[in-house]
Amino acid sequence: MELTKDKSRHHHGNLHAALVEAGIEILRSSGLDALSLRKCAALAGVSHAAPAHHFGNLEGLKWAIAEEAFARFSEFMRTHAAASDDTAHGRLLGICRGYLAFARAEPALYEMIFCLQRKEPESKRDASTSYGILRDTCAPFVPPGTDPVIIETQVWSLVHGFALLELHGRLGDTPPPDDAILALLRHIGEEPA
Amino acid sequence: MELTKDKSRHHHGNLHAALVEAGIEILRSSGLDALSLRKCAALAGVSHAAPAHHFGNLEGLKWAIAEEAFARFSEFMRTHAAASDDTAHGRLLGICRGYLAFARAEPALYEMIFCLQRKEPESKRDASTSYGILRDTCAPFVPPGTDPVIIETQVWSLVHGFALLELHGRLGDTPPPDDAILALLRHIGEEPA
DNA sequence: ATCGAATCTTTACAGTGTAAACTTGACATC
DNA sequence: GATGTCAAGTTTACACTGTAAAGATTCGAT
Repeated sequence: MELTKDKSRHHHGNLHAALVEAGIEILRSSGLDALSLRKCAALAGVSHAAPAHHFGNLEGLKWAIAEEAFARFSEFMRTHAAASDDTAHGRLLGICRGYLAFARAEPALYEMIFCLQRKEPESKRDASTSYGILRDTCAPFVPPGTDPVIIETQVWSLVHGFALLELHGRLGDTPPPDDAILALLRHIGEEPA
Repeated sequence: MELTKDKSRHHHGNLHAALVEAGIEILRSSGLDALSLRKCAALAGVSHAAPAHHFGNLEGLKWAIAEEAFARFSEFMRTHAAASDDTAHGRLLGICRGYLAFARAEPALYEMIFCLQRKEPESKRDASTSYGILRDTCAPFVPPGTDPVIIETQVWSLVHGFALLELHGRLGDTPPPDDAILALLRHIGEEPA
């Protein structure tokens, strides 16, 4: 069950990565509530207080896991987008389907990265590459002279809300199909406010 | 700091309600992470194990709090809706604005009730009166012969996603104004799929 | 080779959920 | 009115959590 630790040596070598890996493993197998510093430490074969030296506290570890998860999320969304029509609308639907597919494939990871409360305003929206994908894909629909953030937030809100409602069991046993919901984006960007 | 307890008497009288009240108080003052069975018990002036007899476990207490919170939420949404134009579109915008206003006015309560994971399919969508408000308001936009749930889910997803993204600090310091996001609902229900 | 700093361990403590056994009090029944 | 029953709270106990502090180990530069 241990991940990468030579018990003989005092130093681990790459504990940071091992703990993040352990965290992802726990999220997958047991969900967000089961994630704890001590379990990650145990899974990495290290004492329970070791993570504090790398991440400070639990939230620090979560943000570290989120960084890795975001990378996988971006990749996931990009590959799913490639399977759609090569038009502006096709690409838009593509990343939305990818977004929803990731939320279903990795529910705990998804909840982790998007329900983590950002304390400092920090690296604002633009920082992450996943938001870059959203921005690029939305660009063709932004009416000239208007703030691109509006369109981007409309799209993000729709898929994010749908994903979470489904994840939290608020849509019953048979939620509407993705494309029925995404149909709301049909007229996106028309009639600038 | 105690809420309603006559220390002299062994029985409390209305502990169920007192604990729910205490929970709401804690949510407001200290947020969702601070909510615990023991703090609620202390605030209600009762031993730490007392809540278990009423709610079973922490999740049980949360659902009980959620029930009360849902009632306030429905009321909040209804009054805010009354301040809008008395047209189908006006009412739709009204409840959406009310939804968002509640999320900002009671962030911890909002997160509580909507991020609680439903285990049993239970009382499906229709149960809560808040969903009834949504359904009634969406009804005029449902194309004949199509499933009303689609329109309802589109609206709900959009406002829910927007509310949570803002709550979790994902939209930076200056999120777009509500109406800019809600503009996506302009063509709702047109061109049935 | 040695010193300092980074890394990890040990120890300790307060807070949490939860189960079990116990105590109190209300209430119906005789 | 005494009695038995049962719900409502209390006490005690335990495992698990985050986190702080201090000690041990190893790496790396000098």
